[in-house]
Amino acid sequence: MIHCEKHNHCISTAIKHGEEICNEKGLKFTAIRRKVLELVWESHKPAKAYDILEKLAKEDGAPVPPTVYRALDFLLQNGLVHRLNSLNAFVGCSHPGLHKQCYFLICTHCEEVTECCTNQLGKAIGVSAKENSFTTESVSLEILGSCKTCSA
Amino acid sequence: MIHCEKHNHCISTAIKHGEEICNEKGLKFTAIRRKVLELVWESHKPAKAYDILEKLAKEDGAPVPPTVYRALDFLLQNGLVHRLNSLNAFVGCSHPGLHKQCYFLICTHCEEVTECCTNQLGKAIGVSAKENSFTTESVSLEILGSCKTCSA
DNA sequence: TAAGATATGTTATATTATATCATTTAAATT
DNA sequence: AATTTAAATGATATAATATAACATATCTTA
Ligand SMILES: [Zn+2]
Ligand SMILES: [Zn+2]
Ligand SMILES: [Zn+2]
Ligand SMILES: [Zn+2]
Repeated sequence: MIHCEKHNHCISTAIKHGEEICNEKGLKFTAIRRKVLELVWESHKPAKAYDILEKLAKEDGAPVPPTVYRALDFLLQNGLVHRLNSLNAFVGCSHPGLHKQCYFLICTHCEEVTECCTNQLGKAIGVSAKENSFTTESVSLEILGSCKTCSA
Repeated sequence: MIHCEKHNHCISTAIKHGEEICNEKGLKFTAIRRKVLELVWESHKPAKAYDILEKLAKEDGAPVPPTVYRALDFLLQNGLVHRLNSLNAFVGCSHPGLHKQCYFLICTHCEEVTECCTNQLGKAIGVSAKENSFTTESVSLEILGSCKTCSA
């Protein structure tokens, strides 16, 4: 379990990052994009696209899948959220712009996701790629298991 | 590009592994399971469930999705194939039974997949998990990029 | 204002995967 | 061998995830 005494703070920080990054890059942090980012950040658990869609529906008329997927793509593209391939789900990036390669500890009990970026691991991956004369473009590393709270 | 001079040999070895593993465990290497394993091994590229389904259809009447997914689940369960989460696809395991943790180099150009299992990387993951008091159950590591042939 | 680019709306459909229940086949038990 | 049980497969339906394609609106900037 992630200890965030004030999760509202997690959310507002994430939104601020969104604004900053869009400003820097001259992109538009539109209402939909903002709202989807908020919904992804509703918790530290993975958010499913169609769950986001439902929540969006409660506020904004009748959104459709492309609306959500477009927003998610935008957020992914700009490093504001990550996609968890093993779950077909999304989590907010905990430190947008500050890392190149990160990975995820996903608790299969409480479902919470911790984003990590040890340099060590990145280095090990680099070495391994080199050994295979492989040029790395992107890395997807997801570790499933029990978090501290849940395995205690 | 993977150099397998005789890919038939890859296939027959994979099938032999299937037979052996099922014998050892007292499981049935049924006709469907064998056929799906062969189809997964048709190349070193990721195989999609519905492509396998189509190929199966050309030989065996009118199979339906559950048929393929059941066979794939069985093969996954018994370490004969791996699922590539980032591609929703499957590859044959290149050394069934001989490793615990492996990862994949996936060439985005020729699509070929190389299965690796450096101990070093496994160790690095272990260290990182420990630092987070995380108990690892399974790891999904997929590296996208260019293979030797394709980046040359 | 007009032209171009970006974002969103809208409809339809593609792709991936599972639930459920019936039937068959194989194995174990009597 | 017949009976019971378990495992595998058949069959139908549907769930869950994601994208294509084209129309419209909004925002830029020339
Ligand atoms: Zn929080
Ligand atoms: Zn947990
Ligand atoms: Zn081969
Ligand atoms: Zn290649």
